[in-house]
Amino acid sequence: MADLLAGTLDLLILRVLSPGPLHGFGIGERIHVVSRKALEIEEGSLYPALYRMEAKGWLKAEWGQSARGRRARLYSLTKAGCSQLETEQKNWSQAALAIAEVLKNA
Amino acid sequence: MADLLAGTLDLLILRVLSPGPLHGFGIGERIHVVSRKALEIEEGSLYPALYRMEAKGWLKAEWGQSARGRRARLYSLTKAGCSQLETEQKNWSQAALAIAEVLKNA
DNA sequence: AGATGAAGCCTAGATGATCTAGGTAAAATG
DNA sequence: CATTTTACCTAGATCATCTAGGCTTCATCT
Repeated sequence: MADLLAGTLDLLILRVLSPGPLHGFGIGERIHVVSRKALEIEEGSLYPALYRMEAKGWLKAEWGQSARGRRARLYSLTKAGCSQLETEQKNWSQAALAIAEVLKNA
Repeated sequence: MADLLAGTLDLLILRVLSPGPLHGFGIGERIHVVSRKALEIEEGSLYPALYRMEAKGWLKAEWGQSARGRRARLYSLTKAGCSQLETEQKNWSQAALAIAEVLKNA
C-alpha cells in the first residue's frame, strides 16, 4: 500500500468487516477486489493490524473455516469496532476534504 | 496532523509552494488557513520534511525575508519538484478514489 | 528599561505503522 | 510426487511524524 494511505488500514479493515465476518486472508482479498486492484495489503501489515485491533477491542476472533473450507481465523466487529468505524469514517471524510481543499485553493 | 494523512505532507508542501516561494513557518500557516484550520502541521514534522525534500532536489532554499520582514528561509519548487507535485497529485487522487470505493462498496 | 510574547528556525529522541523477508502447514493440482 | 495455493505467523528494518524541548530577533506593553 502506498505511503499516502498510511493510517487508513484500520479503517479499511473495519469497513470490509462491517457486512460480516471474514478471515485475515479474505480481508486482504476483499480490499483488493473491491478497490478494483488499486489497493494491495501486505500480509506483514495485515496480520499485525488485526492483532492490534483485536487488542483494542474493535475485533473479536475465533477459529473456524474460510469460504473455501480451510482452517481460518475469523474476525468480526465488536460493538466498539462498529462505533470506531463510524468515527474513522468521519475523520477520513474530513481529512480527505481538507486535502482536496488545499489541492484546489492553495 | 492525524495519522490518517501520514505521507501526505510532502504533497501539501509541494502544492502550497506551487504559486510561489514561502518560508517554512509560512508554509505551515498557509496549509492551516487554506484547509480552514482542519490541518495543523507540527514544526517538528514540517522542518524535517523540508530538509528531506530539499535533499531530494524538489525544493531549493535561500535566506531572505518573510512577508512580515523577518529573517526567514524561503523555499521554492525546482523543476523536479513541479513534476513530483503532478505525480503525487495523481497518486493521491487514485488512492482517495480507491478508498472511497471500499467505503461505499465493501 | 525590562518583561513578555510572537515570529521563525532547529533538533534529538520516541513512537508507531508499515514493509521486507522470511517461515510453517495443509490441501489441491499437475 | 512435486508444485501451487490457501492461510497464518513474526522478527527486524525503515521511515514519517510527533514530543518537547532550545535558540534568536523584534515588537509591544508596563
